[in-house]
Amino acid sequence: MDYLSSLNEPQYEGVVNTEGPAMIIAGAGSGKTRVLTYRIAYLIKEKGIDPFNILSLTFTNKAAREMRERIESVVGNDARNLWMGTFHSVFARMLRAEADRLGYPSNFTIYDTEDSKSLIRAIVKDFGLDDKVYKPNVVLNRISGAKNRLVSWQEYTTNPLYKADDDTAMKPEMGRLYKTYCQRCFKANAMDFDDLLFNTNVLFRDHVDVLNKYQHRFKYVMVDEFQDTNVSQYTITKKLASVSQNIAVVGDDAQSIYAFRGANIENILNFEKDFPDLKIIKLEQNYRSSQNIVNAANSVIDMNKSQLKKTVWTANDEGSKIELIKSVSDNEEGRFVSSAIFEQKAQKGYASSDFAVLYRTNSQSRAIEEALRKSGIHYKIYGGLSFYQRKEIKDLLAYLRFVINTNDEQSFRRIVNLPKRGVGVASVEKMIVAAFEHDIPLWEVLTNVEHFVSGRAANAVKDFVTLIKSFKISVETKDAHEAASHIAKNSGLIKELYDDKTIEGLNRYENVQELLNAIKEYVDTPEVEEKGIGAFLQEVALLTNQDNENDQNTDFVTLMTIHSAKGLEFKNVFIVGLEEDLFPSQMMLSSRADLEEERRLFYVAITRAKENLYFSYALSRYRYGRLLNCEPSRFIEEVDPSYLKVNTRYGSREPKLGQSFETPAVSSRYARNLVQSRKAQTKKPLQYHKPSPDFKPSDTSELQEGAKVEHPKFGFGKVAKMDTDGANRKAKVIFEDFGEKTLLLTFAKLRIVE
DNA sequence: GACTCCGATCTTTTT
DNA sequence: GATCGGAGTC
Repeated sequence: MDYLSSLNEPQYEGVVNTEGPAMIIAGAGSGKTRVLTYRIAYLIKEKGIDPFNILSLTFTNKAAREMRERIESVVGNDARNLWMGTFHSVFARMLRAEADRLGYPSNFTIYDTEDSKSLIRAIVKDFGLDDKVYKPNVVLNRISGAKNRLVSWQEYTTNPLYKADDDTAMKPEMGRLYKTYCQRCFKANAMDFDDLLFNTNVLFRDHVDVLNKYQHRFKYVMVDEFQDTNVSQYTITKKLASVSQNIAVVGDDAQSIYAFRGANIENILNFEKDFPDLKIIKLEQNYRSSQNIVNAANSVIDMNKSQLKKTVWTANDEGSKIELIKSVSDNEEGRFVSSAIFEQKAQKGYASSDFAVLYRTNSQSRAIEEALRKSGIHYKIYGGLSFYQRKEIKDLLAYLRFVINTNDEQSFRRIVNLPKRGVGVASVEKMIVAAFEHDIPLWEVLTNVEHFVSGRAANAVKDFVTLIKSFKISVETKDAHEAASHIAKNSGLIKELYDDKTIEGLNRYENVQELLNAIKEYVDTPEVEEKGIGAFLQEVALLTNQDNENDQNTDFVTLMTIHSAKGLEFKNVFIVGLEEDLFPSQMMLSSRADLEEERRLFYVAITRAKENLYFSYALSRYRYGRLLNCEPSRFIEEVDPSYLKVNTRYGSREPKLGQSFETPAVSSRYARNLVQSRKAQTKKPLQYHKPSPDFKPSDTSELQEGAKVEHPKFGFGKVAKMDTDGANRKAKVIFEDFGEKTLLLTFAKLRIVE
C-alpha cells in the first residue's frame, strides 16, 4: 500500500473508488496519469482482480506504452495480461477475432488515410465528378464525420437532412460517394481507421452474444483523455460497461483540442446522463507549474464560455513572469529563441532538454531549426512525415499487404507497376472496373486477366500473378523477416533503390533495410507468438510516429506542435508564432466554438511549462514562399497583463501591453494578401468547355445511344454506349474535344442536343 | 505506356 | 517552397 501514501485526497479517491461509474476531471498538471496507473495497480494488488478482466483505453500508442511500463513497475509481470492500448488497436484485435460475424475475413487490411484518399479520388473520377468540388480531403472528412457519429451510409443516403446539408454545400453526390466508398472498402477486404470503431459498434449492435462475452470479460473499463472521445468511441465503452457499471473516465474539458477530428465534449454531459450513479472527482491542484503560469493559464481559459466549473490552483512558488518577445521576422524570432536558450543554459545551468519550443504548425520549425543549428544547440523535431508514411516503406508494405490480402485494391494499384513492368493506368482501371462489373474478387480478374485486358499488359499481369503466388508460398513457409526479405529482393524493389545512387535514393535504400531490421526485431521478440507477415502487418498498420528511440544523445531542445505536446511538461517553454491568423489559425475563425478550441490549445501550451514561459511573435513571416505581414495574436492580450512582462533585451521596438491590438474579425491582412497574390497570378488557360448560355440539364432517363449531348465541362459529344451497373445507369460518351468518358447518369448534368 | 512539365494546394493529428 | 497529381507529348 506504500505507493498510495504519496497521493493527495482527491487523487486517493480516484484510485480506490473502483466500483461503479466514476468521472475524474483532472486539471492540467494534476497527476491524472498517476491516478489511472495506481487505480489499475490497486485493482490488481489490493482487490485481487485478474488483469485479464481490465480494459484500459488511450489515444496514442505512446500513452499506452508509458502506462503499461508504470503499472509494471508497481505490480510486476501481472500487467502483461492487461488489455491496454489505443481504441483502434484494441478493437482491431477484437474485430479480427470476430470478423466472420461481419462478413469480413480475419486477415482484413487496414487502410490508412492515404489509401482512403486515393480510393476516394478514384471513385470521384469513376463518377465523372469534378475533383475541384469533391476534394478527397473534404469528402473523407465528411465520411469520417458521419462514421464517427455512427451514421451509416444507409442512413446517410435516406435521411433528407444530410442531403439538404450537402445540397447547400453544393456537393449533392456526397451520399453516393459515401456508399460506394464503403462498398469498395468491403470488397477490398479493407477497413479504414474509422471503420475499426464503426464496425465494432455494428458488431455489438447486431450480435448480442458477442457483446455479452466482452461485457463479462471486461469487468473494469478505463478511458484516458476522455474529452477527446467521439460518439463512436464513447458508445463502445458505454456498452461494454453497461453490465458491470465499473467504468472510470479521466479527462479535462479545458484540454479538448481534437474537436476537428470528431471529439465531442458533449460526451462528458452524456456520461452523467448515462450513468446517473456517477461519482465525480475533481483533481484541481497543479503540481507542475509556478503560480504565475497557473494564474496566467486560468486567465486565458476563463474567456471560454463553454466549460465545466473547476479551479486549478497550485502551492508552488510564484515564479517569474511570462516574457514577451517581439521580433521583426520569423528568422529573427529563431535567433532570439536560440540566444535566450543559450543564455539561460549558461546563467542558470539548464540542460538543452529543459527547453521546448512549441508552435501551431509544423512549417514553423524551419526558422527555429536554422537558428539553433547555427548556435550549435542540439534539438529534435517531432512530427512531420513518419517512417511508415515514407513512399519506399509504403511500397514494400503494399507488397506484403497484397500477398496477405489479394483483394486489397489500394495495394494493388501501388505495386502492380512497381517496378515498371508495362502495366499502365488504363489497364489497371480496366481490371478494377471488371472486378466490379462481374462482381468477382479482384484476384479472380488477375488470374484470368486474358479475358479483361489484351496484349503486352496482360502478359505483364500474368508474370505479376506468378510472382505474387510465389510470394504467397514463401509467406506460408517462412517467418515474417525471411518472407519480407525474400519479397523485397524478388519484387525488384531493392534493386531499383540500390541502383539509385542519389542521396535520396541511398536514404530510401537504408529505410527499407531499416524496415527489414524492424521486422527481424519483431520476429525475435520472445513475447510475440505469431511470427508471420500477417501478424506483423496487424501491428504495423496502427503504428505511427514516435517509435525510433535509438537516439544516444538525450540532451536536446524539443521542437513540436502544441498538439503533440499534450501530456508532456518542460521546465522552460517558448510559444512562438503568436500571430493573428496563425494562432488562432485563420481556418479556425469561422465560428465561436472553433475560436474556443484554439484558446484551449493556447491553454495547453501554457500549462506545459514548469518554471519559465516565453511568448514570441514576429511582424513578418514567410508562408507558402511569400513574405507576409503579421499582427500580434489576440491571445497575447487575453492573458492578464499582471503575469506578463516585456523582454527588453530583444526586439527593436517595445510591444505595448494592455492596449488593444485591434484584431480584425475574420478577414485580415494575411487573407487579403493571399487573395491579391492569387489574383495577380498569371493567366490561366481556359481548358474546359464553357456551357452554352441556355444550358439546362435534360432528363436523361430516356437517353439513347447515338444521341448528341452537351456536358458543362467536356462540351459536345455523342453517346456511344448505354450501360447499367447495379442501380447506376452509365453512358459512354465520345466527346469532340475530350474523347471517351463514362458518365454516371444519376449525377452527370447533360443537355440532350438532338 | 512512360516521361515531363505545369499548376493547384497547403492546419492541427491519431489511428 | 515543396509536393503531388493530372494533362500533354513522344
